Amino acid sequence: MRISAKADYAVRASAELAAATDGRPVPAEALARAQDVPHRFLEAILSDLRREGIVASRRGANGGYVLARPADRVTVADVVRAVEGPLVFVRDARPSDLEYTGSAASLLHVWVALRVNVRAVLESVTLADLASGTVPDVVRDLTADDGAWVNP
Amino acid sequence: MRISAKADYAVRASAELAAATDGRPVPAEALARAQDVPHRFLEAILSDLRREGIVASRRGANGGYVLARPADRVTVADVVRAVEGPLVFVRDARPSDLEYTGSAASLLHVWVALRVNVRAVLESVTLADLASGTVPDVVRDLTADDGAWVNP
DNA sequence: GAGTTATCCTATCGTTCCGATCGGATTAAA
DNA sequence: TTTAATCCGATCGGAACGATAGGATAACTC
Repeated sequence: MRISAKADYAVRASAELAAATDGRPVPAEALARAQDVPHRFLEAILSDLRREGIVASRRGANGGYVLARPADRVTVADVVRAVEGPLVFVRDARPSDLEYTGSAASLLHVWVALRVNVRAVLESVTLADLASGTVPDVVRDLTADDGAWVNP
Repeated sequence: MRISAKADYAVRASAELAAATDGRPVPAEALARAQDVPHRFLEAILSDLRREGIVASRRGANGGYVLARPADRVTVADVVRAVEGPLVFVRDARPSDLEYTGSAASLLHVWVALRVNVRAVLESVTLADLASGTVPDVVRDLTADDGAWVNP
């Protein structure tokens, strides 16, 4: 269950955009420097985000990127989906499309529950949250316990 | 966030093993047929599971595989970790090892919360649960809502 | 219009992972 | 000795991943 570099970069760049208060477009290179991401690579990612309606772009001098929607209306899940596709999938199929037999029958419930819990986190956090440096209560509560920060 | 075929197969084969009540080892081929998985591929997977201490094996006639621990002491998370590594990782690093700056600072909390929620599901389900066709309350509750079963 | 600043598009590249298969060595029971 | 299994290492085609490059296009400034 990995979050790709692409998704990570995409969220970070979007957060940076959300933090740019004045309405002026931010060039890809400025975002790349702010988040220390290869700027050619980031450009490709921003292209995806534009195609998916997360950001809007303006070309030429004084050009760059802007969020296509208000920052509090774009969730981390939106951004991840834009570059990675469905949040959770098993063997390239969505959980709901799987069929299990025999002793694995209830495994389907497990994957569906997993997706619910993933959504609960990623859909609760907006780019406005990230830009303001705060996190919603759900996230705060989940990370409150020390065990949350410990590796396996 | 994908669950690989390998992990899916691994969990299904383990569940099948948990369902084999008599203590006799089950040959890889029987597991493969029961769960409709390429049996040469499954053999490689079972090899991983053995190295990770999830299953034990016996060679020769009447050989096959057995769970190394009681079925109610092996979780789905254990099996997934055995074949895929850490449950959640971002850009090949564990969340706790990441560093974020600027507007992405609180993104770390998001990934950690994500991992907590993933663990909450996968560590709650044991192979005994799967074998008996039941799911723990956590999973039942999460999948109770209709929205859980709907795609994006 | 010339120069400059950007996005945009397409192509490529090397590496790794993924899903899967094969041949043969080894072990154990009948 | 035969038969039934695991075990080990190699290989394979294809896809994905992370990243880079060249040039076309657009828009603003002077």
